[in-house]
Amino acid sequence: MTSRQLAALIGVSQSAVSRAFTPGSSISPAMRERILASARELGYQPNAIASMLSTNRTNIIGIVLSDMRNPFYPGLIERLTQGLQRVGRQSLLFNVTPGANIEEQLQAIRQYNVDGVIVVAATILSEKALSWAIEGRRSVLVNRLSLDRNITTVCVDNAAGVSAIADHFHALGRRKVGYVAGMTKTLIGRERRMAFVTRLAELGMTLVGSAAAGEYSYAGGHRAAQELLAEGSRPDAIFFANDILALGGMDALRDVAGLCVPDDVAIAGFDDIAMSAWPHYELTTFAQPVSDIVERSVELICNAPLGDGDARQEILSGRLIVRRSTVGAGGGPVDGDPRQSVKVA
Amino acid sequence: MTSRQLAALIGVSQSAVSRAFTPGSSISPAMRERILASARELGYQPNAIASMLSTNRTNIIGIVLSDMRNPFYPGLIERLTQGLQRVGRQSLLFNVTPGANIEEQLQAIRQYNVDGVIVVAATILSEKALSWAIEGRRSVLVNRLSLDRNITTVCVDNAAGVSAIADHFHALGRRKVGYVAGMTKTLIGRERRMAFVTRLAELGMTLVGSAAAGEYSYAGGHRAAQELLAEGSRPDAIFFANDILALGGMDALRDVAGLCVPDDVAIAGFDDIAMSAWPHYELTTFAQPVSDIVERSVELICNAPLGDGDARQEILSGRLIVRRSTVGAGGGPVDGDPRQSVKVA
DNA sequence: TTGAAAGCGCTAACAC
DNA sequence: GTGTTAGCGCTTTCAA
Repeated sequence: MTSRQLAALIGVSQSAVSRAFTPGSSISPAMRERILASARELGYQPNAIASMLSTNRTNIIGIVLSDMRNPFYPGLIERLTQGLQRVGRQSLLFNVTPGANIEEQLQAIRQYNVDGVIVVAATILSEKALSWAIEGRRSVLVNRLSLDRNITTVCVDNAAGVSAIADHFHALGRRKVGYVAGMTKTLIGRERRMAFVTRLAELGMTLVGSAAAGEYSYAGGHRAAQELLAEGSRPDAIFFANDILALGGMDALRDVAGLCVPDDVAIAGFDDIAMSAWPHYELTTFAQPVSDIVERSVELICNAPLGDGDARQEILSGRLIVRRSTVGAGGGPVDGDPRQSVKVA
Repeated sequence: MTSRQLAALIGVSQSAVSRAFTPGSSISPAMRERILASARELGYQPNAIASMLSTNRTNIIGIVLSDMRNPFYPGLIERLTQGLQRVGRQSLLFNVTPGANIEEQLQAIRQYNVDGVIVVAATILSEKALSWAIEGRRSVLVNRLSLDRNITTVCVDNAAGVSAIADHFHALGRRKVGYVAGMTKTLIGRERRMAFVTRLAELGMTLVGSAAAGEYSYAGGHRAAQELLAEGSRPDAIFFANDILALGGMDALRDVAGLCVPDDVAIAGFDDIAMSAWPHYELTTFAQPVSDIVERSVELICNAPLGDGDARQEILSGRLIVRRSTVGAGGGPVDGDPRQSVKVA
């Protein structure tokens, strides 16, 4: 049923029907109520496609993502789409895969004329492909940085996070520290490493070894942890660039190297994914402020000014979650409750 | 830039431009090439919205899902959207949450006039809300059954899967079996339980205890496993309705009950999520044929006939993956390789 | 406040 | 094979 048909049935003009469904339009309450009532009764709903064509707005936000296998992302995506739904937006999903032609995959962003693009693809996507895809529309990079200050980003405070981990290692008396990176070429990868190393130096601790997994995966962490030990270094604490790496690494250190966590080596990660709280791991980690990330991203993608030079780089506070992978059972700063949480600005 | 503008620039009619972008349309190769070349040069791309309005086709598939937290789903969703992208379709995501008004959330399916709906929401969504949302368009339920034979479903062979688990337990000499259900009210939940119990009976094994987690989660499995033991039953094998339950259950059996897996109790799950292969778990499970599920779903959502009575219920074969949670290290039917895989029709 | 009318950018039926 | 024309179902002027 179209607005014209409904209008004919109840004897008003087609534009009256349109107005009834347009908040703030110039229509009398009585007219609106009458139209909405008949619409409900007859099952009329405005056709969003036609409305898009007229208004040049789609209420659709494109979500570009690359690695659903990192367990941190599904939860984020879920809450992001729910957040968008709450403000009347729909989510069009773009999974960019390494193999295929990425520009081709992103064509649809332009053809479908999405109102905005939220990019959660930490990896893969080049700045060039990205800026082509989002040209002329609102965009927010989540957990990804850009050298282009005209691009809006929403990101946890990486520097504060890794510093909190370094401080925590220090407070535990650990001095010989290892670092396992994920992807070393991304800006975030570099930022985390840089800030961590800097803080270690400030604290007078030594970086005795490091390795790069090349990808954020359990298998990558498993591999990299062994590489780190194979170098001959014997760290008493290892920081992994994210949780899924840390879980793989922890298993390798225990099962392959026969080390005891945290007695021989303390382990920490970054993100706070669900599995990090599982009893076999009890991973100390720096939790991403997912709610804040979602809230800010939704706000910015809907309301940010479109002009150049108005981009913002938002840095959100995370939280250190201390668990047994660094403090063990009963000992250290934690006793009754194995968990402790410290907000980091 | 619009097709009319492009047409004016190169001195052809607007419909020629449209034809150039329409495969199989009646246009000379020369004309098409000329138009496509100028389009490329001038950066013209057809406006998908306008095309939707004319053709009444959107090339958008709605994906309805509810529990992204079960690690089985992110991977499925990822491959599903990629499969759809490959055939030129886009994925509009609908996250249905327990709290909110579901019909309201699904309105957009109708307003945006999606070509089809793939429902991966094992839970929550009532048959009524569902049939309202998908009324008049193609739909495929993935891993969800329906009593309505007019609805197309794509599902792993649950009966064969749980039977394979029962057979496996039997072959290992286990006779006192426990069962942990997820949601007991869903059709799949019932089917798995029913088929499992039936097969146990055929094999002369006893169901010594069962429990229901109420949700498919690690915490649910952890809780339910303890409930099962609290009943006083002492099973020598437990089948969990899916992997994430099994992982939680396994940790509870080891850490809380102090049992040894698989010596005291063998554990099996269903799905084969990534974590089931992790060394701490090495969970025996029945693997879902994700590639087949994706392939069939994409095919059906694009090409299935629309008429009533043409719905199909496709049952796909899974595969039993035997790991140490049932056969232990070195012993049993598996020695060198801790894995063994058996295709089940 | 309401109705009439002109598009939004495309597709498709129709004439040539 | 190509151009002309009439919509697709809305939104948004413009008059009344």
